[in-house]
Amino acid sequence: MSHTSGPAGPRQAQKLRTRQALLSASLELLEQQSLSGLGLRAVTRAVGIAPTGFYRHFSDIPDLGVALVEETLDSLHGMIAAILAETGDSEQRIERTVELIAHHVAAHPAHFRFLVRERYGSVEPVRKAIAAQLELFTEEMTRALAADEAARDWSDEDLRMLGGMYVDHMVTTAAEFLETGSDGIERTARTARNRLRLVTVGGHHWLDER
Amino acid sequence: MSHTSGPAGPRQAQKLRTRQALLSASLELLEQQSLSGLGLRAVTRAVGIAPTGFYRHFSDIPDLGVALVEETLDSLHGMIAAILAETGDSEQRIERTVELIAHHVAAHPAHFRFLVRERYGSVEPVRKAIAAQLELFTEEMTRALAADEAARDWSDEDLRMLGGMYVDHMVTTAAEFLETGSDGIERTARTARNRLRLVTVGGHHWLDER
DNA sequence: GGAGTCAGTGAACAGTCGTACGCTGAGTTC
DNA sequence: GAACTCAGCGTACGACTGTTCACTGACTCC
Repeated sequence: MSHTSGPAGPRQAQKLRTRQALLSASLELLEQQSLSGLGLRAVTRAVGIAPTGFYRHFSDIPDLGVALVEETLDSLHGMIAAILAETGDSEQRIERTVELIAHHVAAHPAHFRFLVRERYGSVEPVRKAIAAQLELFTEEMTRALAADEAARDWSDEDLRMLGGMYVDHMVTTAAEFLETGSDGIERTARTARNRLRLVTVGGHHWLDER
Repeated sequence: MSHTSGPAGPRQAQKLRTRQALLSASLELLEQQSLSGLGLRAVTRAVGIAPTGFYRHFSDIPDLGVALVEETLDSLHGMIAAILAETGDSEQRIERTVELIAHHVAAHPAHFRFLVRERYGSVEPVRKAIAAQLELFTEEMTRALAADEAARDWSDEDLRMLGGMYVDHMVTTAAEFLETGSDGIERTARTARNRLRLVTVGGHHWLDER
């Protein structure tokens, strides 16, 4: 008994394989250009099908872009879950968080490059899709914060602000890992940890100075 | 006695005017697309000169992009200077800072859109130019912090980290102002102020928890 | 005032692009 | 096993791209 899928004969299987090939070829091409500059022909050429075959899977390049967002943020979601699952004092969690970001970025550089580049890119549907997904992450992060320790007396708005800062920081740090070559990773990581520490310290004394 | 300029007859004047027209027409076009998708022909068409005339001013679209960065970050530099010139307690400065950002973004939306979009865009020379300019701002900000009040015992590295956070926060806030319609401005501003407050509070207790 | 400079012109080039259309042939359904 | 579906193909089209080249004519310099 399959889950959401219907018939799924070899027919559908082959179609899905081609679709996946289109997505990953696009992702590869997007390491060197932005979505708005990506041509439908370039994608099909990379996969080895005729240009018109593209339309069997997507109506548009923006449409493919939105599909890429979903794929990409699946992997990001895994990262968030891993980070939230961390335990220990805040110093340990900060250390592990930055490690996890570095690891995920190194494992899926194309995903993160795409995310960072298109977050403020010129393709509206993709921007919207990314914003929506990051919004979900912020909520998830915020819920985790609310359940946590010392944040009992925080207002909902302040909690959300803090959650947003963590998510933003994550994306920023990912972008920095992408831009620094293999040397400088440690410097970038140290800065990222310090930023997290600063925010954490600020959080500890947030209610003192209200 | 003119400053850096040489002859500057009506000849040069007209050339400069055309160059300026190319830059501002590009900036306008770039509100709806990214630099990598901007065509040389589209730019010249918008200005009303022949496509080939473009080469009298720039060798490339990336080349024009770098020129745009300089123009754009001149205006940003004005904003930074205004922010650093603010006096008063930290709460007043936070309020004024966010006001200044909102005001500058509203006054030069195309400049900021370009900056935010191309910061992680696909045109390398432009990315590099933006990174270099933001680096300068970080240094400026860091120097101002070092001269200030309670940061006597901070290490250089920590000061730089803090300066970087302020610059990053500025860019992020600008991006958010750009994306929220005219309603929601106040909500965005409030969040931006709270983030600044959190960082400030963190800074106040930074040395306590070392 | 004559020689030289050079911002902008206009036609032509080889490519690339997205998309419309009809087709094929393997997989599906009864 | 006959009727049907549909992923992928091939051709063709018009529109648009960046860049070349020789050109003009107003300005600059001596």
